[in-house]
Amino acid sequence: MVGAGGSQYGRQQVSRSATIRDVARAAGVSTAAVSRVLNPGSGAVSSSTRERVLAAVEDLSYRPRTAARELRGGARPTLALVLADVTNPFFAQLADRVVWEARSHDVTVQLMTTREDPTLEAESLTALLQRRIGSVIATPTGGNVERWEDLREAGTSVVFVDRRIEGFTAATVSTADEESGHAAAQHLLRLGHQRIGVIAGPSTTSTGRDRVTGHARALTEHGLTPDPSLVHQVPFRGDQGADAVSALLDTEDPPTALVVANTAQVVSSMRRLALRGVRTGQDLSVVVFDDNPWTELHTPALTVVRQPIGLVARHAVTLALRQDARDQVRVRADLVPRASTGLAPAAS
Amino acid sequence: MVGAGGSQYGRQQVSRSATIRDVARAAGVSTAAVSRVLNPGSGAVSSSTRERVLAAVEDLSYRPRTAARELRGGARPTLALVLADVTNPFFAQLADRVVWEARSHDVTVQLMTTREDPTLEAESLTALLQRRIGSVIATPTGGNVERWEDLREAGTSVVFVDRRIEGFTAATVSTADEESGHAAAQHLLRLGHQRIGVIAGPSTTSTGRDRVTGHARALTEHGLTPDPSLVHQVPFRGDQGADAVSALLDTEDPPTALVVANTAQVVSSMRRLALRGVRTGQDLSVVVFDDNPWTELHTPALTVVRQPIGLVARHAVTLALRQDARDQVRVRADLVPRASTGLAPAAS
DNA sequence: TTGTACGCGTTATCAT
DNA sequence: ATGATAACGCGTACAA
Repeated sequence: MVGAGGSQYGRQQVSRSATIRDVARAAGVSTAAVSRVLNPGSGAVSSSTRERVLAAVEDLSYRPRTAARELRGGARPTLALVLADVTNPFFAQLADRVVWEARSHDVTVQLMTTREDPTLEAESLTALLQRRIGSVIATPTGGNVERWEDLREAGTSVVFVDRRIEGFTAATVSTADEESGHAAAQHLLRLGHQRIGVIAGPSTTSTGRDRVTGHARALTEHGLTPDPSLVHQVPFRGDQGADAVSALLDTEDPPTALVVANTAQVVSSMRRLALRGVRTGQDLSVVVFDDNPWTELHTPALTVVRQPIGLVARHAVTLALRQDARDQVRVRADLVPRASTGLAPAAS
Repeated sequence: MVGAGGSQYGRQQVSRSATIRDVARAAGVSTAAVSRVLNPGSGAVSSSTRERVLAAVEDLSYRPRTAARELRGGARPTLALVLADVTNPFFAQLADRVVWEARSHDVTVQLMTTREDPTLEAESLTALLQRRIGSVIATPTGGNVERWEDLREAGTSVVFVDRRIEGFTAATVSTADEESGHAAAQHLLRLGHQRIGVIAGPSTTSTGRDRVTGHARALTEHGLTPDPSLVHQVPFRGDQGADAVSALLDTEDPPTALVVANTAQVVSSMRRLALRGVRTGQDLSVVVFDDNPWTELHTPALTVVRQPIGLVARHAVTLALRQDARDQVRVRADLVPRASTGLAPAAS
C-alpha cells in the first residue's frame, strides 16, 4: 500500500533545474561545447567530449529551457483549435483529425471551446492574442470581427473550418454546403416527396444559409416553389430543433420529409420525433447532416450527409501552418442513403 | 541623418515586431517605465507617462514576448490532456469539461491523442518531456511506465483519469468501477436474470478489471457462481466487442442479459445485436457503460451507467494544477434504468 | 516618479 | 575542436 501524500521524495524536485552551465561545469567543458553536442549540425565535437557531455546531461537530467531557446532563436510554431463544441461528434472528429495532422508536423494543439458564445470566443481570442499564437483553426461564432482582425494583424494565421463569417475574410476550409443541401433535397424529391421540412443553422452562419439555398435550388429545379414556412433556422445550442419539429408536424399540411441540416440539433430533433410517435422512414423520411457511428445504429438507420472530416482537417492544418495564405478550400460531402428515407406516401 | 536608418523603404511590414525598447523610445521614456505600466503593481507611474506609453503600445501594436517573460520570471503553468480517443463521446465530454475547468484557472489545454497505442503515447510523452509541460491529465494506455516516471521526475505533475495503470502510482481521478460493475449486475439480477454476459475492457486496465470484479461480487452475493465463459475482455480499439456478442449469442445456453462495460465497444456491440435481429429489452436486456445523448435515442432507450464527467474533470484539473499531490479521488457513477432492461424471461 | 543596468538560459560568432 | 562572449526581450533592484 502506498500512502497518499508522499512528500518524502526529496527536495531535489524543488531545486532549480540544471542549466547548460551546470552541465558544462560537470563535464569540464564550455557551454558552447554542450550546445554543439545537443544541437547537431551546429559544429563539430570530438567524440570524447561528446561522451562526457552526454553523461553529464544524463546525470543532471538536463533539459534545455524552451523559453530561452525561443528567445534566442525564433518561436516554435503553435496551433490553437477553437471549436464551438467538442461534445458534438462532428467537431470531436474534427479535433481528432486536426490533432493527428498537426502531430505529423510536430506541432501540438491548444484546444479551446466557445460553446457558440461570442463572449467566450472573445475571451479565447484575447488569450491567444496575448500568447502570440502562431496559427488558429476555428469554427467562428459569427461575431468578434475586430478581434479576429487584431489576431491576424498580430501575425497569426487564421483558418476557419466548416463556417465562414461576414466581415472577415479568412482562409477557409468548408464543405460544399450549397451542394449538400441540394443533394439532400434532390434525394427526397426523387423519392416523390413534395413538402420537405428543413431545420438549419442560423442564417447568420454560412452553413445555415448555404444549405438552405441549395435546398431551395433543388426544389426550384424540380418545378416546386420553396415554402418558407417549412424552413426553420435555429441556433446551434438549445432545444429549438425539437420545437421546430413540433411546429412542422403541427401544421395543417405537414411535410412528408425532413432535413436536419443543423448538426447540433440532430439529437434534439430525433428525440422529439420519437416522442411524437412518428415512424421515421414511413410517416416521415429523414435526412440528417453529419455522420457518426450512432446514426447507423438508429432505428431506422439514418440517411446522412457525410462530410470528409479527415480531408477538412488536413487542409486546415496545412493552411494554418503555411502562414501566408488566404485561400478558400471546398470539399465535397456525400449523401449516404439509409433506411430513414423512403418513398413518399401516395398523394392524397 | 536623423532617425533610425532605412525605415523609409517599406520594410516595416516585414520588420521584426516591436520590443519594449521600441515602445520606450517612441514614448520618450525608459523601458522600466513601460514595464511598470504594463505590469501594474510593480511600481508607480505618473498618469502622463502612462498615457504616452499606452499610446505608443497601441501605435506599435506591441505585445510582450512570452519567451522573454518566462525566461525572466517563472514559466506559466501549462496543462496537457492526453486522451485515448476524442472520438469516443465519453472522452469528448471529458475534454470539454477539462477545457472548461482549466479556463477558469486561466490555463490553456494542449490536446494529444494516443488512439490506445502505447507507441503513440510514448511519442506524446517525449514531446511533453521536451516541452517541459507543467501538468498532464491522461487516460494512460497501460505501458510506458518508465516514460511516465521520467515525466514526473522532470517536475511534471501527472494525473490519470478513468484508469490506473500498473507500476506507476499517479494521482488518479477514477469512477468507482467496482461498484459500477456491481450496480449494473445487481440491476439485472433483481430483474431475474441469472446468466449475464459481460463485455469489458482489457484486464490490463483498471476499468477492465474492476468492473468485472464488481460484477462477480454481485453474482456471488446473489448466490450465483460467476461463469468465466460469460465474460469477454476485449481491447478498446477494433471490433472485438461485436465478436464477443456473437460468441455469447452462439453458446448453447446464451445469456438473457448483457453488460457492455467497455465504453469504446458499445456501438460495435449494439450494431451486432441489431444485425442478429436480437430484440433488445425483450430477448436480451442490455446495460451499457457511459451515457451520451444517443443512448436515449436508441430503440429501445438504453439503460446506462452514467459517470459524473464534470466532477471528474474538476477534480482532475485541480489535482493537476496543484503540483504536489499523489491523491486518489473516486467518484460515484449512477445507474440510469431505461427500456433496454426488462424482466428476465420465465426460466425454462 | 524615473532611468540604468543586470541577469534569466541559449545559441551563434568569433577567436584561439 | 574548443572556449569566451555577445545578443535575444523582459522585469526589477537600485540609484537618482
